[in-house]
Amino acid sequence: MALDADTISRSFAERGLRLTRQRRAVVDAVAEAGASLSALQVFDAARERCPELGLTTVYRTLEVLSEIGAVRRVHGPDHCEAFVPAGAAHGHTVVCSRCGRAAEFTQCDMHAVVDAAALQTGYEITEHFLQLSGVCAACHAAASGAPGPSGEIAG
Amino acid sequence: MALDADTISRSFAERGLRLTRQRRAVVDAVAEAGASLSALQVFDAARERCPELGLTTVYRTLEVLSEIGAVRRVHGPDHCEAFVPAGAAHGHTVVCSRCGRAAEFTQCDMHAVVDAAALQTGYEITEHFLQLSGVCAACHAAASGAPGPSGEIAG
DNA sequence: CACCTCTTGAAAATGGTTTTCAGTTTCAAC
DNA sequence: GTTGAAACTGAAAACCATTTTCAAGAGGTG
Repeated sequence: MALDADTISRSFAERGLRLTRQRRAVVDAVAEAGASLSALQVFDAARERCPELGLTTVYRTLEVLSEIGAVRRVHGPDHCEAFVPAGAAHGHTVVCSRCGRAAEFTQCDMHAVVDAAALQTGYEITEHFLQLSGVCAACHAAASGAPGPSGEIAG
Repeated sequence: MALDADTISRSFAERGLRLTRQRRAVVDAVAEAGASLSALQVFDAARERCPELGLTTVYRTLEVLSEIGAVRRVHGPDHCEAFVPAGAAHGHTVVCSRCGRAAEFTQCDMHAVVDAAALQTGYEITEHFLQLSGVCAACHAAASGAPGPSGEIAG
């Protein structure tokens, strides 16, 4: 589900929803940011396009966008609930720990890992939630040689 | 980091902290539950051992336990912030979607996945956060044939 | 125009988490 | 056993992101 106006508009219409100016501002803000944004950050960004926008609407719109798969909620060990634009129907998100920019990663072959987990724990694995973080190419280039982010390979 | 009294006691001492009756109640509650518990559930369980325990202390203790790696925070696409006992230094958690019981899964070989992600996105992957959920053996046996949980393979 | 539904933002409510604070416990030094 | 410093405590208040409520507004359709 891409974040272009046509696709979104159609998805909204299918649900009997309108793509209003306010909602459009939210969609555009998320799409343009690329990075993961908290609801409040979305609010700020969207307000530049639509100053009279209310926070309530942001939450409501993000909820809808999340349902139709246009944005994805991301979590990490420390923080919760940020939003990123979602490109593919199934995929995971890699968030840059420096700039927050998110990339999609669709070649997700977790079978080996899931199988190993099932074998070791005896659970029937039905869901996996994978969240990667790292340093994007731009930040890597900009800061090559500089001390890295706080993170290390966890797991 | 296991949740036995000795290990915990030592870890606390290293930080100039005492393993008080209240903290002990929290540790025991988490250890005995096995399942993932919210802060409030920990509070309830720990209160059975130490009725005068306050919620404040639960939060403070969980924070410390999390820092020393004795408990792990678990998240999922929908819910946030539950706690499970952490067994191995590095590992992931599989949470049963029926009973909430958590199992540790230490054979985590994410290299293939991480490499693929790095290749596709251009990011240098430094952290991964993997959360599995499924149905534990006991629930599977108890409910075999019954309709499954809401989840499907996500991703 | 009239109607009906979707939409909106402000304000209030909610609810989990954190902070504050004053009193208590612990422990080492004396 | 006294003393003093530091850790610890729970209750209450503060916090703050999110959700709900509500009355008003906008947009199509007949």
